Amino acid sequence: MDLSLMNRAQYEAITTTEGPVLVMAGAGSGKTRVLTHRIAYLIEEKDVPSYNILAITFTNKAAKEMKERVDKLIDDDTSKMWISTFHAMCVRILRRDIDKLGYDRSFSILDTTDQLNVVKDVLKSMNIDQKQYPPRQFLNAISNFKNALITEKEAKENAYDFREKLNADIYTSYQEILYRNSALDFDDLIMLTIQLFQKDEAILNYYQTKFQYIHVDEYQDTNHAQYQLVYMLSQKYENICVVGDSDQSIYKFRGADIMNILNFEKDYDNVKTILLEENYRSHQRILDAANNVIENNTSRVPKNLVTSRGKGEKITSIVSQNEREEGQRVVKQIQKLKNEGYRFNDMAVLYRANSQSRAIEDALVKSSLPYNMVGGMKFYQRKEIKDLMSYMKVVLNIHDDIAMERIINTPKRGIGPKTIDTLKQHANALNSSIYDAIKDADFIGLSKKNAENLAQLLSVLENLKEKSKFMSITDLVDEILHDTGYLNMLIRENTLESNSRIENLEEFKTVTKEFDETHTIGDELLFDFLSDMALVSDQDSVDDTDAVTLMTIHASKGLEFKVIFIVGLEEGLFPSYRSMDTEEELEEERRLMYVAITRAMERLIISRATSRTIFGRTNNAMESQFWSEIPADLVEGESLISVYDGRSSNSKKRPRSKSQVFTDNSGVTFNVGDKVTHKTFGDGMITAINGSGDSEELDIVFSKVGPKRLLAKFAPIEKKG
DNA sequence: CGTAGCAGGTTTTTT
DNA sequence: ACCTGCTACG
Repeated sequence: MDLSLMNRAQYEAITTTEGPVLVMAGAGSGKTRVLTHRIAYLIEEKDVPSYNILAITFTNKAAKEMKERVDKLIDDDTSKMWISTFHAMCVRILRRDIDKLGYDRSFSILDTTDQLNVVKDVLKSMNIDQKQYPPRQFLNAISNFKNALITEKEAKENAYDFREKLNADIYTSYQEILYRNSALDFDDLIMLTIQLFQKDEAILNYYQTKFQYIHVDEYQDTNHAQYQLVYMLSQKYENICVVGDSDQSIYKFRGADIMNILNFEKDYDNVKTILLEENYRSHQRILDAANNVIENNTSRVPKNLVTSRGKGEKITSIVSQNEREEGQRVVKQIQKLKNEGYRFNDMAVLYRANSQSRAIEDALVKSSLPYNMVGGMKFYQRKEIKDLMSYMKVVLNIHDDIAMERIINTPKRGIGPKTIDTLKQHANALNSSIYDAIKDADFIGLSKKNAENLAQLLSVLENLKEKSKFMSITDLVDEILHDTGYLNMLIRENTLESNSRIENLEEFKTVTKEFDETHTIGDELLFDFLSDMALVSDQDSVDDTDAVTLMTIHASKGLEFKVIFIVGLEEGLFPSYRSMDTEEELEEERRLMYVAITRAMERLIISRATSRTIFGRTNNAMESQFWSEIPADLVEGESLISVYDGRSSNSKKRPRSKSQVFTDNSGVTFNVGDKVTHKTFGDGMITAINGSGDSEELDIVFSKVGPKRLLAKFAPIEKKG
């Protein structure tokens, strides 16, 4: 195995295979390369069976990539090696033994929407006003409990005030419902695995013995439960290698504990710590920007990235009047870079919140540029996909009431809320499921018509269950859509919307086909498919068409692009106003900025608008503090060619008024004393305001040309800082 | 029971 | 501006 191209630190990290190793890997320092070579080194040079190796990543995408890269490095069979996400690993462990905790081995996995519905049900049964107590908050509380490995009982014991008691009560009821349905949420996957290990030492011992060499990627993003899980697994051999970068910790909001990486040296004995500081990704100017920004964080271990790649181009800055113009100017810049020889594939537009994507998308569509959006309105969250998957869930586990409730009246079977309520109450009383309640239909006073409809549904479902054992997922999808009348419902509707739903269901079959190609028909098939689906995110869908990538900064972690656009660099948006209360939260935002900058290899474009519409309200937007943390001598402002040059293909559709050709300040509030910049007059200050609305006039004294009176709405001026 | 039309909240990030 | 959930009517 050839390690001659590694630097000294990388070589150390790869060959120090015994004992705990902490690799502090700066952005772009080749950490994936180190991990893959280390695994290959274990197998090829140390003759470790691949069966004894575990590598945990944070996303499916990272797991897949790691698997592929290891496969390329060695000839051995790697199929026995576990390279997976925390959640996928836990599903695999629980699938074997979760019955020891009283759950069905065909458990289902809830997504956030399902979870929210359960909480809402609980609130309803407790007569709690959902306006006063938003269900989301309870969901967060439950997630926090689970991430901290606090059981319902412990939560109750430690509840002192009313709210804590309420949280604990709702947690308890929520967990009862999940248990009864053999349903697990994401956090349960981790917590129950730990409970399983605690309950049954033989099982823990089995995995401790199996996983002699453990690797954890992105260790700075682990929460307490994940930390505990890794700790338990590593106790027998203590060959554990964690890789991470505390400067890239951006998941505190969902329980990630940066102390896990900072305390690693205390938590394990004889830790060998290796620092990877040489950056192989970015040009020096980009790194300078990143270093200067992150230096403003006080609670961090000082670290400076250096690169041997060239100085590179200056960072380009774009300042626009509003988000629409921002979109157009980003597109202009994309076209320019395309002409310079970059491919669309080389470029990504990053933003803080998904809602920002729309303006960028609009501009891309208008210019007919190809783009790929990750996240946002997710494919798997679309109604028709969720309905279909709910049918599949019920076929797998007929007692899954959460899925059952979703499909019991879709397509319409005349089963309204009242009937469902009756069924649920009956199920509750008997501590059983809706399915069992339907079987008792004659007892519980359902109308004859209802009972008939329900019996009909059950026979369809039971029939599908039998069929499911002998067919591929794709065939099962066809059967479900046909037998349940779902497809017919959409065909009969025959609206634009229903047709697009049919298309989406067709699209879904490309996913099932891909799955079918790699799996054999049998009892496990449906379970495997559904748990796969629950754990994949849309980011995992790889698209190799040449297109610009649009995504949130969070989604971009671990990726790199030659050209990176960071848009919406405005105070309140990025950093988010919700994160500006405490220094701690602000520092996490700054790490997010650091992650964004360090995705760029060659070119970085930063962009902001001076006014932005959120919730249909237009507000002034000040320059982000992160923008000003980038040294000015690294930055070059884009030359201000008007982008409203009328050549845009859609301009016919809605002829622009004069105000839009130049400037539209409507929505911007000016005050006496505001400092402004005029396109031609330069800097000045507002000394008086006359009139209001569209006829509002501003008296401005310019330092170069003296006093002027301008119409507020159309004046090409911008407020400063 | 089903639907249309309105009111109110919503936007941080995700396995 | 958009989505969800509620209400009033058919």
